[in-house]
Amino acid sequence: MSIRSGRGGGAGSGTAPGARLCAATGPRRVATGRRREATRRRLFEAAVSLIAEQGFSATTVDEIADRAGVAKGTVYYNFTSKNVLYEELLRDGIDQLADSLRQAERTAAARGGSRVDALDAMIRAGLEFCAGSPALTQLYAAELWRTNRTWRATVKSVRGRALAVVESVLRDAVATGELTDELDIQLTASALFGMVLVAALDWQSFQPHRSVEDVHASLSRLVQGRVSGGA
Amino acid sequence: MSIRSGRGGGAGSGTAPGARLCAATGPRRVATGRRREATRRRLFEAAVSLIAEQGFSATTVDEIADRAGVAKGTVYYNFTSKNVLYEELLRDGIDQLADSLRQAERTAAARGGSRVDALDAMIRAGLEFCAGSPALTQLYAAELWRTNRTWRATVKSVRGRALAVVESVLRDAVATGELTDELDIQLTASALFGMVLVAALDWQSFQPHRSVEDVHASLSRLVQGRVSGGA
DNA sequence: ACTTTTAGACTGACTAGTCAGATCAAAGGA
DNA sequence: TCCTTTGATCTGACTAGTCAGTCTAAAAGT
Repeated sequence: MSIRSGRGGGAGSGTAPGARLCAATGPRRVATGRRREATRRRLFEAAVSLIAEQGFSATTVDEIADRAGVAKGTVYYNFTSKNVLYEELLRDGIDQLADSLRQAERTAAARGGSRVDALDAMIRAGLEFCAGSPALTQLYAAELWRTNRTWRATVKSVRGRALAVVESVLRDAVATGELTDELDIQLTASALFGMVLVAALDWQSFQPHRSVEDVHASLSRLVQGRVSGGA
Repeated sequence: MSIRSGRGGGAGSGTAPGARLCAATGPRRVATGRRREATRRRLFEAAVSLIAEQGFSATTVDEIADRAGVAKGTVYYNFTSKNVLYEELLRDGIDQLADSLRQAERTAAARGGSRVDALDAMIRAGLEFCAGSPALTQLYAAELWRTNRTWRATVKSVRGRALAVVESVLRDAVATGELTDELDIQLTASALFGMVLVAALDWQSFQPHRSVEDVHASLSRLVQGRVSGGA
């Protein structure tokens, strides 16, 4: 009965545990968060898979906690809210993608290939990323163009980070004359991005028996004009 | 999680008027629903825009009724449940798209163009459709690859209907030798579909100042190998 | 006469977020 | 080696609120 009245007392010092997060990630206590880091990662994984399946609103915090094997309170200890958990998850995921795109580009460049080769390598890397993190991929497709959502800003910046990598390669290719300068960089980058995204999702969802090579070859053909290049 | 137990109880007999819907669309009473048809359309429109903005679960039936300018009871008089409303809405939308793709194909054929021209016309039609029904487009992107959802079957059949149109043109083009027979029809169709879908969404969301021609030209270039065809 | 819509009160189930207290792991002390 | 302490981390019952779907009697519409 009187339970809730308590408040002020114990709290005194460390009111909201979640708030302490900032301090914890700050200068003090760097080594401490080992256990915590593992918990956060488990929560990310659980949330990504559930949200990809059901959507954000349809996924309850209880379900996330359940799948991650922690108590509900732990979710709120590690993230200030369901929304924040989701935002951090989006950022985390796109960073991984951007990294693997950049790496593909660097590898291709190191092998002395053309920019178009680099582009092709990035398509491959994109496909592999989607195959490796199908839930995350679904989630992007579902959220990337939604209007009005709270985290629209997050999504926009996140999109920008991935597209920037593609755009820079396209720009180089145009500069060196490998690609026509009629090319609209932004539009082409997003079309390529979309092509890979959707091809990967369709591959996973509706034709999972195919190999990456298979899918990659089809997309390569499309991009390199060997479909109707003669026209 | 999925369907609310529903607890058949209360309903007892065939109380739910919405259930009569089936009869209405059946053989009997075809002319009757003029007024009703208008109400249903308004509900579709309201629901599509809200769901595109917020997602299905985050959208309440009260909001839908509000935006459509009808009473909540009317929603349940016309549709048995929120889920059913959504399913019918998906079907209705994709039918419109498939129609406009078929029409583009027919028009191109009538003008005596090649199959590749027909493909190009379909890309244009796809873009225009997306531009004309942005909410519906967003909604497809969000739902098309979601796993585990109740209406997965609906989505799958809906996707098939749109892709079939593209695939048939590709098949013809291969048969007549216009396109190489190395082409993987299914994969290419879905990649094209995705390319258009995503390009359209990106166009609307992030670069709305561009014209259809602009976007169409970029996609055409990509497909017809004028980007890196020389390689 | 018959169908369709209205308005909104109501219920029963479900959910985001909170908080006082339990548990853990690492460090020191004996 | 075996306590004891300390602060970070985790727990789960609980609060306050939301929402799908039902129900009513009466008013339009055709």
